[in-house]
Amino acid sequence: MPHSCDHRAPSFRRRERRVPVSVAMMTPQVITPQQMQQILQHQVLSPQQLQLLLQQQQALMLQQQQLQEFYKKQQEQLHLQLIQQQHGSKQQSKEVSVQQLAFQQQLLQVQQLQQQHLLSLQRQGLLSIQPNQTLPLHSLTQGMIPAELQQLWKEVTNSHVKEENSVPNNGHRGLDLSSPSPVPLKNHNQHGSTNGQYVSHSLKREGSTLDDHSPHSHPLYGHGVCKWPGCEAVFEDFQSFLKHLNNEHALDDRSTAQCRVQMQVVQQLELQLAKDKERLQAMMTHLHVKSTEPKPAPQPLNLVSNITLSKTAPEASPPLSLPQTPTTPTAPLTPLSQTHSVITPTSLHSVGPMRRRYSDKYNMPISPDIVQNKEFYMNAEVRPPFTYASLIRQAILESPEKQLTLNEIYNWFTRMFAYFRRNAATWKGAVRTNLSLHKCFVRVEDDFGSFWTVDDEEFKRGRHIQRGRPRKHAAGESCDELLVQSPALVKNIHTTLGYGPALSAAFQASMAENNIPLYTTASIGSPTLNSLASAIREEMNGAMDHGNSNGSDSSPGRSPLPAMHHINVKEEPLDPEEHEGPLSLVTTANHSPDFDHNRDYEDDHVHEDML
DNA sequence: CTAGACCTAAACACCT
DNA sequence: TAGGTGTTTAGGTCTA
Repeated sequence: MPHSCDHRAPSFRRRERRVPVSVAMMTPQVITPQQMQQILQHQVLSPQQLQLLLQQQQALMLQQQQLQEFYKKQQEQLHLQLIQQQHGSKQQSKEVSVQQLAFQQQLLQVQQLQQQHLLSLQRQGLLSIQPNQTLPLHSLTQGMIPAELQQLWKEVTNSHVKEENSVPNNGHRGLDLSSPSPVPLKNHNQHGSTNGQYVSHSLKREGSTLDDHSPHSHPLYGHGVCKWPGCEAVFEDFQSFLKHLNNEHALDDRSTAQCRVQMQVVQQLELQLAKDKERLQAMMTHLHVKSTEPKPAPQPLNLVSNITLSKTAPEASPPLSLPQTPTTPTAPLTPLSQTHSVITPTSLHSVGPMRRRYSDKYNMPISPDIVQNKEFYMNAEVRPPFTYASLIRQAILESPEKQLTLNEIYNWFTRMFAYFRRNAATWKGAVRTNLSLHKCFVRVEDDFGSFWTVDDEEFKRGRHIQRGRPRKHAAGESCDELLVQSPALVKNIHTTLGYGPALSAAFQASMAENNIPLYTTASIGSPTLNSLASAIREEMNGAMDHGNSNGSDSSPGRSPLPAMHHINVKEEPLDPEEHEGPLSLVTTANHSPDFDHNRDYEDDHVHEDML
């Protein structure tokens, strides 16, 4: 199948290659220090560029550390504030929760950018780390850094080690890092490169051992594959790899060009990171100001017992405590698996199938999560951990009239999830398949086209259209024959039913979901969390959905008034079971003629934002 | 190990 | 005719 996307190998993705956090050791290097000097002098790779690269790497790490530090503090402050405000102003508390969420998202976004950066470096073989690892600073120095680069690095990071600056630096100074390196670096530069070899672990953190070095590890070698950009040659043993490295990736125009390309990649990432960093800074500043405002006297509160109490009385008004434990200060507000609820760089299932989705087996509402992480999903190409069915349902329920055309559903996907701005053919096909396959999606057809609604009761039942029945239109068979075989597949119902009495169970269920969304049978486990999520969702809907309130995928001009149209609904197969549930025929056809497919401008807008 | 849920691809029909 | 929409099936992965 000529399908180039990465959807085909989920297991492979999940079993992500684990590159050991080892460093390259004693790798024969074709570039001698003299050659390196030459390179620098001839500006093949200008020292400024290399320096910049190093600078960027270090800045990233510093930034991450600072962020984490600050985030920790901020969390504590916010947590305290929440507790204090809990018995004071509900509204305020919710507000803080929302701010906290937004802040979390921003932080996570920055972290993701950092991860991208590092992943990119790793992909290019310039870095040998686990992509989802919290990086110690010294791991950034594990790449192939010849002596000259090490010197530059030293200048950047080790300003306090003055006595070691004996190697000429070619005048490439002028680094202006606001923060000194938090990690003292052991300097091994003097013998870092001998006989065309180098010791890439020379900048390891002081006190670290060599235990994490495996004798045959190399940042450009992993799992028997050369990781030089665009190479991927396979080698059975390390020695042949080294040979290959020296022969194929020696210092030449191509290698330097590839290096330059990588630098550009890094710079682009840096630019993006800078933007988000700015936003984050503004948010942090804002929150910090708030946190210093006078607040009511602290009111110690046992959150755990609060949650426990709430569990016994789920119907009680939702307490606004954050269901956080000291060990998980960033615990998500979603009631589901803690490992997935908060998006962290380590929990990013950035690509892959929607396995372990929310809201499928237990029919959990996914709206809180979507809302919480809206910004994130909109900007990060991360596959949302929801099934297509859940997403489609969400799209439909978000629309004012709880109905969307297929194209509007598409648009919702692309607008809400950066992930769905790629591989359109794949996921659109999946959307159509799901619409057809799930009983909960009801197609309604009027004179002006068709649109989809959702029968929430059916959604909670989670049933699919029965499989294995004869195909509606098998090749070589006439439609008439097939209709005889499967008479209940599609049936046109021409009706002129009125508006009020025909309000379907599907719509009612949909509306009910909006009002009492979180106390479904599925929320038995943590009603408090659900309550909180509900509150958060309310808040977030108000605070963040402005841009989307009129951006619903339903047609702007669609009339809410009833219409007398021909209705064409998907009818359930003849199944005794079917009659136990609410009627799932949707007969309201309040679908105005001017629905259009002109909402793509929104997608374009999003695309601009993405870049 | 198995059943079921889910995802992806593809074939096909119908419609505009 | 091409493209969009809708239906159905096959086969794969993954989890309970």
